[in-house]
Amino acid sequence: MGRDTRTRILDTALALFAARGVEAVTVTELEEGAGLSPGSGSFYRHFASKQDVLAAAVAREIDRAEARRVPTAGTSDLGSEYRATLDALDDLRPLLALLVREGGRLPEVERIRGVLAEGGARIDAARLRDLMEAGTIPERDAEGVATAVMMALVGFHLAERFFGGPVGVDRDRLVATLASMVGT
Amino acid sequence: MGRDTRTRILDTALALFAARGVEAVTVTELEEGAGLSPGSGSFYRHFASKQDVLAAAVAREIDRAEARRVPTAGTSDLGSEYRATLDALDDLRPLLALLVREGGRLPEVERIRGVLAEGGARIDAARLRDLMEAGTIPERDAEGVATAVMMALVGFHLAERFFGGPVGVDRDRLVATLASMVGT
DNA sequence: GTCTATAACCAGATAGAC
DNA sequence: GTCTATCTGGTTATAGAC
Repeated sequence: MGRDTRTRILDTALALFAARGVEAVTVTELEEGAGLSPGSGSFYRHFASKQDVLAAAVAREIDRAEARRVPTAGTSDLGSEYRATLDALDDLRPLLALLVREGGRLPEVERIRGVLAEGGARIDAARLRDLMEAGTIPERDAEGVATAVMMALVGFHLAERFFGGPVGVDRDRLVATLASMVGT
Repeated sequence: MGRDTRTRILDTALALFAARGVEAVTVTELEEGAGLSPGSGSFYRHFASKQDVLAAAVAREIDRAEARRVPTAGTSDLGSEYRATLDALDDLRPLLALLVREGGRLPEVERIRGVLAEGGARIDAARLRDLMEAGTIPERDAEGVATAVMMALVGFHLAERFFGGPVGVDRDRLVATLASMVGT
C-alpha cells in the first residue's frame, strides 16, 4: 500500500470499471477504494474528471501490455502456442472487459484493438501455411484455420471469465483438442 | 407503430440497454424512444422502475427466444449446423449483449444462460460421438471438439458484433473451415 | 394515459481551511 | 494533499390537472 495516491486511484478505477462498467462506478467509490475520504473531492487533486481517470487507466494498461508482450515466435508445438495465447488473454483481461463493456465509448479504442490483436489473439496464418507446405499438418484454408482457432480461444476465455458458468471441457482438453483438429 | 405504449417502451429498453448498458440509459430516454414526452413521468404508468422494465424486457426476450427455438435435429451436414448456430446467436444478440455488459446484475441470469446454451450455442457432443463411431469423422475427444466448435462460433459472433473490426475470414469460410477441421 | 410541474436524491465537481 | 462544506446539474420518481 506504499504506492502513491494517484496509482491507487488508477488501480481502483481499472478494477471497478472493468468489473462493473464506467457509468456504474462513482468518483466517491474511487476515493474510497484509494483510501481517501469518500465524498471528499480529493480525487480531483489527481484527475480532472472520471473520463480523465478512465483515459489514464486505459493508457497505463496499454503501455503495460505492450511492455510485457513476449514475441513467442512459432518455435514450440501448437498446443503450447494456444496455451500461451490463453495466458496472454488472461493478462489482457481488464482491457478486454472494458472493450466488451464500453465498446466505442472508450478512449483509444484502436490502440486497445491493436494490443489485443498483436499481443493476445494472434494465431499466425503464415505459420500454418508453412506447416501445411511442409506436410506437417493437412492442407486447409490457412486463414480460415487461424481465425477459427483464434475465435475458439477468445470465445473460451470470454465464456470462462465473463459468463461464469461451466463452458464444457477445461483448458487442457480444449487446447489439446484444438491442436489435434489443426494437426490431423 | 400501432403497438401499445408498454410494448414500445419494452422495445426501446431492450435496444438501448443492450447497446449502451442499463446504467447509461435514462428513463427520460425510454420515454422519448416510446414517443412519450421526455421528462414526463409517463413511463411510470407502465413500469414501477427502471429495474422493473429491465426485468420485463429480459423476460419477454427469453420467452420469445424459447418460442422461436427450432429443434434443428442433427439431420443436415456439419457446415449447415454451424451456420444455423451462428444465425441463432444473431437472434439472441440482445440477450447476449445484456449478459456481456451487465453480467450477474441481470435478473434471471440463469434462465438467460439456459436459453443461450440450449437454443443457440449447443453443439452436441453425443452427435459427434455417433459420427466418430460410424467412422464418418476421425476419433477425437468429442466433448473437446464440441466445446472448441461452440467457442469458435460464439467468439466469432462476439468479435463480429461487438468488437466491430474485421475478424479474419467471413462466415462462409469460417463455417466451412470448422466443418473441415471436425470432419477430416 | 399523457401531460406539466416538482420533489427528493445523488453524482460530478469546486472552494477554501488546515 | 486531504479534509469539510457546498454548488450545480441531471435522474428517479411522484402529484395532480386534463
